[in-house]
Amino acid sequence: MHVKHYYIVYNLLNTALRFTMSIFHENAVTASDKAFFRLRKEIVEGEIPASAKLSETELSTKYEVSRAVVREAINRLESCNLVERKPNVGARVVALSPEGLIELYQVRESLEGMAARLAATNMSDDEVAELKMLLNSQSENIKTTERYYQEAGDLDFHYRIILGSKNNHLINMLVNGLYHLVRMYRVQLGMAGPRVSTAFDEHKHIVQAISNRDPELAEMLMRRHIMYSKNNIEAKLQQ
Amino acid sequence: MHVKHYYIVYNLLNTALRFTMSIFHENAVTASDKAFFRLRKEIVEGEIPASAKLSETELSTKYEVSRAVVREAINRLESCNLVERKPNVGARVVALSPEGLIELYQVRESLEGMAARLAATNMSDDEVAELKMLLNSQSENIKTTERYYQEAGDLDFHYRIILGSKNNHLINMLVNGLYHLVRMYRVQLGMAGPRVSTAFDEHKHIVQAISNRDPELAEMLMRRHIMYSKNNIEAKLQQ
DNA sequence: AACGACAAGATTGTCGACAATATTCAAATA
DNA sequence: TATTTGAATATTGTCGACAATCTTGTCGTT
Repeated sequence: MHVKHYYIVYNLLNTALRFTMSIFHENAVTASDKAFFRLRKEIVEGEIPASAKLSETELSTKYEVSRAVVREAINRLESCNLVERKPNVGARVVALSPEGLIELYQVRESLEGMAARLAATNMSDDEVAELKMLLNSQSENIKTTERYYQEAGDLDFHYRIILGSKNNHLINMLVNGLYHLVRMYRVQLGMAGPRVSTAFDEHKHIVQAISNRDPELAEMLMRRHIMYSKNNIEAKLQQ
Repeated sequence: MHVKHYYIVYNLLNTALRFTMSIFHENAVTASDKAFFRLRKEIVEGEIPASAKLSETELSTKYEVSRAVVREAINRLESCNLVERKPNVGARVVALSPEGLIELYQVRESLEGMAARLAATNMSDDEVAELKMLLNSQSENIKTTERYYQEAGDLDFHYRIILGSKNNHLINMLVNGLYHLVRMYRVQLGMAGPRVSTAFDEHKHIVQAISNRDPELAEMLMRRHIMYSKNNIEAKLQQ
């Protein structure tokens, strides 16, 4: 009992920021890993702009590694939907478009809805408790803290539910496949939005549904939540 | 008008078999492409058994190409969820497990449900007409033709709806990411099922919903359809 | 006999060079 | 002047060799 409680408290000490950092700072064992992480970071954060050409030789001199590791990094970026590659021509960073964003959010709605549904069944009581406490800690900081932390908190929330689904395909698709692209859109199109307080209420209701072990409701609320985000972003794009 | 009609008839001449072949026989421009397609085929059809180790040197001698192209092929297989790779250790063909199959079908339910929803909005009238005619041609052959064609027909049906969603993320995830794994399970676990006639009725209802431009219903019916398939398979696994 | 350290072998990771393909740009032709 | 041909250049694709890491099996110690 003591141990369990300590565990929960300890986890809460991993604030949203630290947690979010850990998501993206996987441990790189090989040189291709490092190149992959670095390149991904530079693409997501816009240091290498959207639609830019990725020259293998150029990158290999810049990163001081051989072309082979750059090639492998680019290949991995391609499976993350962050770059597009044409045979005998080369690779480009993906172009960001309103249509692409819509498509991305449609897939998110589908997959994260299913994640919430599965999480309602598969999350342990401890994980649900941690999720609740995360929300509590966020509600206290919601006025004082700056926007970046709110962003991180949002990612944290979604990330935990995705992991809570316990479905490896789902987890892989979302974490490795879509979320970096989502982040790229957010960073580069300046999507931080207000919508924090309303989104926070939506988060609370989703957690409540998961806590009640109500898969149908959890899915529906998550889908709505993402749909609202999408609509919010669409509205901003048309300004 | 003439042209349009001719086009539809012509498409119908591409029977389920030919259509399905075309799905998997993409044109390979580079050597890595060929190695990738060949390796994928051998894995899906069980020539290289599940959970088998993939030795780069061994495959490079077998295919008579350099290790680099085998490496790239294996990397691509990894993003298709057909092999798993560990740094400095090597790659193995994925293991087939009942749990893995369940997870796969959960993701399919989510994504193909969304595909049906989007198809109800985004498919052209012509595409809907072709889909209807495809079903008609299948209903005539359903008793006479052998099982393989029914399998192909099923793939064909789902494939058209996926394409009809017009959502590139969705299409890519399903066609390049999940369907070969689905096929691998079907081939290797001998999932062909009867369930043809009932499944066929479900197909008809889904097409009807799409034809009525009813996204909600189309999604719900597609999800149920896949859920039934999953249940059917689960039942067989426990025999 | 069980366990751990160490060496030998095998496999993957990385590199630089060469081959094949695409792009660019200048010259020739209509 | 516009268009096409063709050579020159640059980029990607493929290869074989070497380096780094893991695996295997033997030996020695407890």
